[in-house]
Amino acid sequence: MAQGKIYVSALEVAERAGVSRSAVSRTFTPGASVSPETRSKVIAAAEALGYHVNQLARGLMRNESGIVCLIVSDMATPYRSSLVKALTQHLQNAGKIAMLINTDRSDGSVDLALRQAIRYRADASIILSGLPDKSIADLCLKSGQRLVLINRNDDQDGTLKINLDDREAAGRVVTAFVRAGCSRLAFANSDAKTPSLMAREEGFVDAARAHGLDVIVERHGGTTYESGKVLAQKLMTRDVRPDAVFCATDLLACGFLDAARHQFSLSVPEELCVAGFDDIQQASWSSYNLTTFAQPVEAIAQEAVSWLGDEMDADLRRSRSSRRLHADLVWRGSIRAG
Amino acid sequence: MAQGKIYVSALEVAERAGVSRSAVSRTFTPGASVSPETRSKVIAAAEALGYHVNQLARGLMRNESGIVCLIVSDMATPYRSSLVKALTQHLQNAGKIAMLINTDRSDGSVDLALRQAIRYRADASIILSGLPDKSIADLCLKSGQRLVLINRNDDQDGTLKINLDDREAAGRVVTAFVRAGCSRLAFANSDAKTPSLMAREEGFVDAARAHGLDVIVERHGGTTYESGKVLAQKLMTRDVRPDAVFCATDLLACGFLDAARHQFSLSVPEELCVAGFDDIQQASWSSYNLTTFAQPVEAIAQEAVSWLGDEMDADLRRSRSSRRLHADLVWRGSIRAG
DNA sequence: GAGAACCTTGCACACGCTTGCAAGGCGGGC
DNA sequence: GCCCGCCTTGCAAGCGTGTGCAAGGTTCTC
Repeated sequence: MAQGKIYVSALEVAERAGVSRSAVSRTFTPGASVSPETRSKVIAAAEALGYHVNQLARGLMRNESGIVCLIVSDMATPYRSSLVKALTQHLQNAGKIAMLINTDRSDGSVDLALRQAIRYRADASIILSGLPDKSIADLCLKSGQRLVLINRNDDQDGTLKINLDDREAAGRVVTAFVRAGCSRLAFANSDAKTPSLMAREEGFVDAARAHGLDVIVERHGGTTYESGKVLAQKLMTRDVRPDAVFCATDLLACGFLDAARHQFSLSVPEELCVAGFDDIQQASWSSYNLTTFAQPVEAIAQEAVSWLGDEMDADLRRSRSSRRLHADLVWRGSIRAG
Repeated sequence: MAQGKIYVSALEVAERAGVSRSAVSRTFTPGASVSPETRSKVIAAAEALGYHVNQLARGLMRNESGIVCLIVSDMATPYRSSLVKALTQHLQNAGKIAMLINTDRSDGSVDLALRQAIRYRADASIILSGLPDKSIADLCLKSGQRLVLINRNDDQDGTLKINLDDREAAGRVVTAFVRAGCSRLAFANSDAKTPSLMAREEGFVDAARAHGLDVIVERHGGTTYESGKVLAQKLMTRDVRPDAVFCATDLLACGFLDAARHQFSLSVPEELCVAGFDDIQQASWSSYNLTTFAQPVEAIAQEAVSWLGDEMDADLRRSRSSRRLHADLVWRGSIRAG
């Protein structure tokens, strides 16, 4: 009784329905050949007994578990959690299921996560943070597992890389700042030096230079609210205060705005223009009202999941292995109108 | 090549190591009897071939998949995502793995989710939102699956119910409001009528009554930032404005605060005291600086996961089937000091 | 009405693993 | 020297499913 009675198997259903076990199997296999009457007998019996196909066994046979691993750190962060949500939802719609692995801990934890994915014979892994060791990634691919990298630009063959047009987006912010009459530009970054963060930084600096403007770059900590505050301290205590700052992330921007307003009593956007990136929920809250770039979360999820569903041979897989999506600028109140 | 070579099996490892398949199996089974030399031969071979135990097959045999289903809606919400994160982490530490199921869609979706859990022979399901149909919950239990309900007070036997002391917490807010000299109390709630939300509301109303005070209760929409704003509209346009309002949730409180400050130009806590519940990240942001109750997220996760790990017979399971945790009051600046 | 084409169904094998069982090897106690 | 017990190891049965194959049944065509 401690080990409650086990699950009911297809055999029991077959016996009750007076058919063979294969008939049961076929009833629950889309596209298999079963007569309507057999099917209904089976379904009735299954219903009565509370039968549910054992996906473990099915996965074993089909060599396709239906599991997709989501490998992620900082998952309680607004942007990450919305991405995880979208991915989970899209996977469900596609008949797959999400397995969640947290990699906040040590550094080899992405590798550990991929090992776990292999053990569960996941059909694919989607990596939202960190980068896997080449050898383990190769093992995944060789085993027939698909790999999606979001916002990491590793050049691993056979994976789908989804990125945004970070550089171009950064350029558009410069334009907006210039139109607003700003000239003392700054970039507030975390020092995580993630590919996408660096792309924004470099894009910003380059575009500013094209306008003949220099940029003060400051980096600190992780991409958190607190880091945003610290960055504000650093930038706003300089001899010459910037009048426009692009924060690499909305979370940074929120911290930055709070510090700028409450500690330095600056009014935004009159004395200071600020832009962020991600368009997290909080960016639209009236205390922040932040002009920012929207992560196309739905499009990312859509793209990733549909790629997983695609039938494809090795060539096609390689040819479509990189997607670059567009980040829309969402105008709110933290930049003066041009 | 389209269907990349399959995974390497224990048999191949056995052949390479010159031992039997059982030896390989035992090497990767903690506590099994293998001599050190055999073990090291096996490990070497496994390493060389890139072998990883197939958890699907292992789960099939052991009747224990290692999978735990997290059934959740609104997972991009700050509180929910932090709970999901904590649970995922604790499960990993316990050697289990989290399967994530989103139930934002239709209403029977919790049942669908549990069906999915059954199909994957999950060892347990943790339900963070919604309530399962009795029959399907019974099926889970009968199949030997464990069920944890967080903040839902269904009275299903054999499940672990984790709740907070919502009523008592609400009472403590009343005390704080009274100490601050407030007398026109209001409660801002969503109209979701979730057990925990209603417990807070009733606890607040009752405690106020014990102090001889009436409470204006307003309910609207989901537990979102936007609902908080609407609730502020409703409460602040009354003939007699409340001077203290307890929001059922931090998200409501943030919306409420923003509307109160920016639309009604009220200063908090001078003219209006506000309290929330959950202690989400944003509550500590300086724009809000919200006095609130901390969801003991870690303790909840700890409690749930350790219960899952417990060996227990039916009696013990029933006797420990309900846990009530304490929510600490986190003092910040949205209530005047007494 | 006969033969072909098609649909349905059961059999049996395969998937990769765990584990009870028995046999073998080894050392220790008398 | 013998017997007992322990540790290790291989064998083989089984977990619950999918699916190729062949046999049987039905329908269609001419």
